[in-house]
Amino acid sequence: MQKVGYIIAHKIIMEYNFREIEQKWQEDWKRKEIYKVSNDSTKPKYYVLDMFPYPSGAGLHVGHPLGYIASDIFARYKRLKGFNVLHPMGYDAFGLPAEQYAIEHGIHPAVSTANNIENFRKQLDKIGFCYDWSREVNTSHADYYKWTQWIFLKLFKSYYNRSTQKAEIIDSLIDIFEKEGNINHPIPNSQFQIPVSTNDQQPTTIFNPSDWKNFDEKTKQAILMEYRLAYCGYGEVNWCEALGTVLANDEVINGVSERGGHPVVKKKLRQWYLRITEYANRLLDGLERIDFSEAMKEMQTNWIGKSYGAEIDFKVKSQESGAENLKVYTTRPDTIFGVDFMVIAPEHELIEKITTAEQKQAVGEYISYVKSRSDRERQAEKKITGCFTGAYAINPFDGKHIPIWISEYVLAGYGTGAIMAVPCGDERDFKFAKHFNIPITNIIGAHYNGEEANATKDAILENSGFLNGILMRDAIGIAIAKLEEMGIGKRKVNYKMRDAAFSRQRYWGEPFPIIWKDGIAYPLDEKELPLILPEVDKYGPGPDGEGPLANLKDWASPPAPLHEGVRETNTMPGYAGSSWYFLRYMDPHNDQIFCDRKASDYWGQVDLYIGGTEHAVGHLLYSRMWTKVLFDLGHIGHEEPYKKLVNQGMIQGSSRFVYRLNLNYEYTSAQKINETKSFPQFFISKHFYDDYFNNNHETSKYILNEVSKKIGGGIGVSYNGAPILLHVDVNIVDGFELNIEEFKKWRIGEYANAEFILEDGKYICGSEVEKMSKSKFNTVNPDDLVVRYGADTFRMYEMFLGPVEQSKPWDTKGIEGVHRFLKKLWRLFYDEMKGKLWTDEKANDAELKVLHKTIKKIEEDTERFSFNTAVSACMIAVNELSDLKCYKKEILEKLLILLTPYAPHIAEELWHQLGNEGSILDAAYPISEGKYLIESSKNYPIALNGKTKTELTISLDATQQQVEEMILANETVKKWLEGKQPKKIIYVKNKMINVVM
RNA sequence: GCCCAGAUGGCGGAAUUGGUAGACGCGCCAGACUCAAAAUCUGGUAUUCGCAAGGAUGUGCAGGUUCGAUUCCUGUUCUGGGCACCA
Repeated sequence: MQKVGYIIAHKIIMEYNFREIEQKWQEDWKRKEIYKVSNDSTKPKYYVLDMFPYPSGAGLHVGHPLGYIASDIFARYKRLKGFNVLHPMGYDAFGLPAEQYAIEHGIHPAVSTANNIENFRKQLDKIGFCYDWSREVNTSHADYYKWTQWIFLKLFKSYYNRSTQKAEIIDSLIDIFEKEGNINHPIPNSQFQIPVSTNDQQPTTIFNPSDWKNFDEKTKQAILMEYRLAYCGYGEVNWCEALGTVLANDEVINGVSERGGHPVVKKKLRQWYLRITEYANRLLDGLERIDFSEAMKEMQTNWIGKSYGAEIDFKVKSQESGAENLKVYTTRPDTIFGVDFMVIAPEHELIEKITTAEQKQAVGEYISYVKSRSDRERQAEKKITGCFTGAYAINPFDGKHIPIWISEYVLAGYGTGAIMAVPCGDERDFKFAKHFNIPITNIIGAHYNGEEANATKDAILENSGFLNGILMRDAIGIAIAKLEEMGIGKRKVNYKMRDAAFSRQRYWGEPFPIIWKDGIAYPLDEKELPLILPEVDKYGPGPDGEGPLANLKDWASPPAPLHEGVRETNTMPGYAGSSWYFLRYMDPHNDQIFCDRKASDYWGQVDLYIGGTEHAVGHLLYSRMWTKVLFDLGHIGHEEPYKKLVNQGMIQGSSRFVYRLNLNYEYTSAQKINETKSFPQFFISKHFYDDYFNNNHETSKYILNEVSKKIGGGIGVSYNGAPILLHVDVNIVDGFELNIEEFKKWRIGEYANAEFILEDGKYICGSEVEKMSKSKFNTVNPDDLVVRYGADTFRMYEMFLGPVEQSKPWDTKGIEGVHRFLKKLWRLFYDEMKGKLWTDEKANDAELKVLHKTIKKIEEDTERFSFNTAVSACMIAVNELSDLKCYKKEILEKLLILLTPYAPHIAEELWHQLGNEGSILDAAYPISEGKYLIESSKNYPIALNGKTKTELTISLDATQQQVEEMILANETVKKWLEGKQPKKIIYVKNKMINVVM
């Protein structure tokens, strides 16, 4: 300290003063608008995108910036490589938490969201990101959601033309209906039947041009609704009667509401949907042309869940009803002779019709049980539940009577909501049959052992009528052909994916630009957009499960001259705004169109998209769909939004615990009992806690003894129960050692009088890796770290933690190492005492080798997103140059450019110290020259039977024979051979040598 | 339950295509500088046997393929993410 005290003016140069440096350059870059990017450039373009955040009230913790830092590094790297880089940021600002906050505190979500955003922005700025903030988007701003609504109208006014395999405007479908009816364009939902006006008409799904002309407007609109890409239908929601509102899945825990613990049941409500199922095939095909991880593609593929099979109609025989059909979907029509029972979803409409009188009560009870259960629970439960309807289906081939059961494991939304159960070939069916004592038919002979089902396709069928003796694989096609011939079944491709629910009974989202009149949905004129989200007095639910907007009578039913009818009072879900935001960044201020075609043609696809896997099947599928629709309708020129996706891992928290004693006090003298309140809380160090649980009696006694000593005599102390484990703020724990002074101040002095029983004079905390969250006191705020170590250190440390795609626990301890590295780098330029070190001397071969090796390594690592190893390569380079005492500008200057994407501030500062004009952000990336890296020999590992025993330096151009001679002459090898001849000698050039004995 | 991923020293991790397991950093130990501390620097540090030379073991667990496996295959355990209204 004293040393630099005298030369305070030189301080900034003499030592690494990251605070001044970072502030200086952040201001300079801001003043020069250095991150502003133009849509007009001769350079090649590169688009780097982060998944934009939901601005939560909790602010950023160290987990959030991980992906942002990675993308920032890559954006800066591409800039150095000569690209025009688009790297924007914004906010996904609609969402449930802000609304919940409004309900609880009466603060408008726009206000709390704006506050949160301001806080986020401050935090982000400190880390030194190169975002072009002039392109910021906010999904809750009217100038943004105007276009979300506009795209919604495009979806509403379009249908998917299956013959051209693309979205087209619905007017063209009306033309088709007028010319040829819907014979070539069947209604996507095969369950839908056209409503008929008179009783003598049979419900139908096909109509001709004259039918179409004769339909009334309501029928026409109902039919068109069945084709629209955004359509209205009915769907089940989590309904909580006590709260009078619909709950999100994560607000429901074990069938009751998270807040208040009220019962939650399924209820059908009118909902908007996106017909994403029409895009299932293209979403699947598109995966082959984009650079996502195999795991991500697999997840999306499984989610889409394309399967090939058949729909089969079974006649139902029951006492109560006449001829009913049970339509099942199966991927294994070859097993039709092995069907021992049917299972239909508890929501299935046939239940009412086919349930026999004696089963009515049981079925009713079962259905009400299922209503209280979520889809997740229904599939996750290991317990087998079900109920017999009393009805039987008839096997069309052998007339066998098949009992029809109801069970929660069959979901109404998938296939036809009914399955044919083949217990010898399906594990779940097998368990169900065993549980309910349903006899099992074996159709696969020895392949079925009676102990478990066998889902093979390689068995020869037995007990299978006309399919006997046929390989199952081949029987699938034969069975379908037969079903089609008999007119009781057809080949069918099915998708597990369902249409996406697109409405919420909530306030804080985009209003739908829809007016309802006489049960028909009319779109607002595009000129009327944006439809502004109105102010409300209270944020609670509207009547009948509607959203808060339904409470606004004036808004919901605008006066007649303006509109007849009532507004849609649902709002759009969180993913509406995020489904197209990557396009808005390209042209963020355009008030004529969502994004000018010139801008989207210039920027095209996002070249690199970084975000978490938690969005694997939600956002990433929806935004792919929206992009395809916009492409089909000619609004943009590409149909996949993201060329490459990198998934960042989660940073977990490392929680710390303290152990509070749970004690009883007994008074040996006549003291008043209420004095107990004045006893301090006692905390025992981890060692004692572990001992307590290992029933170490001496420790237990020791603890009580220590407590007695501290509270004085006259009071007996005993255990009231086991010590209690409490989360403690990780920020007041150094490694595992609790900072006792800080702890006493923590939580407004709640533990000010705490007493501690220490081990070796320290209080050691327990620990566990958990999700990072405020309630666990394990969040670490990036701001604190930036203040202590600087943004450059923080950025590099986040990367140094491990591969960006991997989840890992946060540990602040290691940040010192990265900080030391930057200080060591600084000392290649300046010495505290001697001042300037760098020179213009010519570099020697050893120094050039270090440089060019490092260029190669960092470039390769950055290209493959291996940022952790790139940081370590920087460290190695600085270590080696320090060892070489290399202070040469020629070397250091290039090293700074390599470092720029990772630690831009220090790089810029030293770049200018070296006398460079202009910003290092636009320097030319150095090129690694192979001539400095050429080696003539290698130190080979010599293994015997694969186990390395020694090393030997051999020329790189040595032949097999030369190597063998050298090996056999080697003392170590001779010793291990014990005079015997080796079986062979494996020599892999530039790798290793293995002697096989 | 279903789908996906992961598991390597005391800790985070490295080993890019099957070829020297543990780079780099933290922590720890020892030493230098210092009245002392911090900072900085130097050396050591997977486990185990051995004074040493040297040997054995070792990448969640159990097998397999291979001259050779952290890497490929089969099974299994545990942890994390997702499962359609959190974003």
